[in-house]
Amino acid sequence: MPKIEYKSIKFQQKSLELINLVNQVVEEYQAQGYELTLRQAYYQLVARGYIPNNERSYKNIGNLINDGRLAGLIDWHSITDRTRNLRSNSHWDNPADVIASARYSYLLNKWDGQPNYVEVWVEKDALVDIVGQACRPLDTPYFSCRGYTSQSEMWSAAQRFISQDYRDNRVIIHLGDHDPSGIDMTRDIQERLQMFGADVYVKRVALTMNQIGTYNPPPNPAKITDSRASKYIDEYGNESWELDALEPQVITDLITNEVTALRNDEIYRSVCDSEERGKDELKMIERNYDKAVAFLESEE
DNA sequence: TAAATAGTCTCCTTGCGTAG
DNA sequence: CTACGCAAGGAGACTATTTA
Repeated sequence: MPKIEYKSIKFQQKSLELINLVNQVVEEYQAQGYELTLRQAYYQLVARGYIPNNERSYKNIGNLINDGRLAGLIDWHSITDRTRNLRSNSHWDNPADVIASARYSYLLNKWDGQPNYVEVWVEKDALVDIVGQACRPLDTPYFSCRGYTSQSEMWSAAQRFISQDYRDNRVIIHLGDHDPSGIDMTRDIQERLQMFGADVYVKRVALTMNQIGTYNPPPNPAKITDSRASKYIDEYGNESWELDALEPQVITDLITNEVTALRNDEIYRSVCDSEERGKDELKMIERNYDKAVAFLESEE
């Protein structure tokens, strides 16, 4: 885990304390197998009440984390930039290797034959890793909206749901902040999908007033400059809450419960069984690759 | 004078209010 | 009626100015 000093920086006590808090959050999340983004680290500090929730505060913590890394106080692996990535081709050492990775990625669609089709959508990309770790074992597609979903993705999603029309129900499990815009996004998703002709039920499972009552996350003042604020305040009062304040395990359990409730377990298990058989066959080829090639050569 | 903070840039959106 | 500015939501990096 590299902490490398490229620059000597004499931080003030207050900044050192903040850096320690960042490292603390990073360690907690790494222990659970999650990678943090800058945005997520920021929201954790907000959710724990250490820093205010505004744009200036976010930028300040970004600068501090940057300096902290350059000064060798924060691990370079601890925070990832998910928006900028190198693209390249995949490579293998030999043909047997590609069969090994084929076996690994060989998955049957666990929603084949199911009465329902389900996707999980989350408002902020910062939480997509947590949502992903919940969704992958359930073989359930997941999507991060990044605020209001783009028109192009909304249209694509509508086409996807329309292609699932033969099923009984199509459902989006939606998770977002409890603030004027966050609440409005659930409505927006439902309305635009409807406009594009998709028959989908958008179920907002977080953050709800119920969960706020149960887990008691720290409140933020609702932004009154938000054009949706007055409607929100009429309904919920002048406080808002970040989805990030929920523990990853709480989010994971929530998603797991919501998705499995929409799944027929008998059908699910039978698909899992045939997947296992397929993997066994690939394993056989992988282990006896040379023999298989020799055999096929002798057949020619 | 170095650290902290302010401000600007890239890029995708919705929605409200006002100007034309 | 449409166009536009600016408020909000999302993820980042970079430079300039102020402050201790």
